[in-house]
Amino acid sequence: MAGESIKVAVDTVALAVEQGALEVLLVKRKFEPFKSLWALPGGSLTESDETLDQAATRELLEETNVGDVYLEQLYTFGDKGRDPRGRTVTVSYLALLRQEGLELKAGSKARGVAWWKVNELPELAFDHASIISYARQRVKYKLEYSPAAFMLLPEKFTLRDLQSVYEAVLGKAVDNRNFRKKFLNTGVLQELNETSQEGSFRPARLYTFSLEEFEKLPDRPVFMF
Amino acid sequence: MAGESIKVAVDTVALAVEQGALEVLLVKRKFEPFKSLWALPGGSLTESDETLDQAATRELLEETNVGDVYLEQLYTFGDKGRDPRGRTVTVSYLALLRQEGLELKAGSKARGVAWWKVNELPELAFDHASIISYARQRVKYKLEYSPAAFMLLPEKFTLRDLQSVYEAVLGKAVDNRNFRKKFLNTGVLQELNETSQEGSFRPARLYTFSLEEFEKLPDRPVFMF
DNA sequence: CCAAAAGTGTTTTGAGTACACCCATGT
DNA sequence: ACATGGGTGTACTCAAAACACTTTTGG
Repeated sequence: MAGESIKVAVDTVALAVEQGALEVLLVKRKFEPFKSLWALPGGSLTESDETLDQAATRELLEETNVGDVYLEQLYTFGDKGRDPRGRTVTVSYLALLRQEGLELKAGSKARGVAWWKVNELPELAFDHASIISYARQRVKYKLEYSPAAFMLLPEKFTLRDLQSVYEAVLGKAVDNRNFRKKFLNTGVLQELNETSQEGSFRPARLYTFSLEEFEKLPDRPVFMF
Repeated sequence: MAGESIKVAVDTVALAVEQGALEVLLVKRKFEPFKSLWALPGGSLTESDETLDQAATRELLEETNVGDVYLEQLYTFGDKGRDPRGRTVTVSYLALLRQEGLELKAGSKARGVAWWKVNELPELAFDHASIISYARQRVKYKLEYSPAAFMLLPEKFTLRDLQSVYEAVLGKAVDNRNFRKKFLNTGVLQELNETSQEGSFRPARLYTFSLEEFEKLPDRPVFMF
């Protein structure tokens, strides 16, 4: 029954925090429509056996050379007119990752790949600006109700790094004493016997996130500030 | 690029509370596949100009004669194999409503429509059982963080009615003194000068939900019990 | 000894939780 | 008068929030 000419696509909003700012991974389009505008990495669902999640993972890898990331489905956008070529329903995904160690490489459909600060975005293709705002909203919730912040951090991090992630995503400063107290009390941070030397001042202790401790908690903590 | 034979559908999990139990609206399939099994109301996205939300609304009305409801998108399921006829991506929706005043009527694709208690479901078509569990999870969150409970209640309701909604959805009893205290303190309940006489015992005062008061609140209250 | 960021405690306030009896009504 | 659900108050505990100075390091 109908539906034969509706296309299904996936698009991923990949976020990372760099120098205290939240950034999103974009690709510059090589072809029409919206040629030369920046867009989210993504593409059509091929008719193979892959799941939607796998399609999103594959497209992200093909277009940006970024792999091995945490992905979760966000929302499905399907209004008529969002793609001038014809009706397209896109399933959007959220990826949280760290820029450290990535080698960005534009895929065949792109003229470039880059991280953009979410507060200084260029003009975007399709309705991708709305998809990004939706993703920002979702990350805020995730930070407050889940240990999502750790996906945005390297294995070892300082409490300041962690706090910076919260500040970048929530868009506001938080009290460092209360922040530390709350996080240390949850018991999900494992103190290491290492420090990070960043400059000519006191080195900061390094921590790791302990998933086991997190899962042992009787109630999920609320990391709200 | 590819995708021509992927179908897009919408399916709605319509929930209501009746006599202290959470119920879901199902239709009995008239045709293969899964003929004679119960399924969620829904169907293919036609290629008209309608949005996904409109398609979900339309399908719900066509198949069950239920209209004018609160709908929100839930999740998109697209694994291969979920529909034996071929690759189908379904965008699922959540509807919250009251059974009061509805006239269920099966559409042309259905052999029947009925409310089923979510704890006593029959065998379901497709992956609809998973979609319903996903919806139940979402309603729990919504009840705790939004005034969703009022969508499941009539205009005027008693505090007991409200508490029953919470108990049905959360699946556990809550202390009535604390429940009342917390809700009355939020200020979102407007006391009416009417009571509801239910039997040979003290009548209960009726209340309405005040959206204006809710929106005036500086912080969203958390209705967690 | 200076600059820079790391690290640390106490007090106050408000909300969550536990808990048991009296009230109003119809029969 | 009784059966039935409606309606109420207090005390305790704990977490959130406000708030400013000392410590460690390299230069």
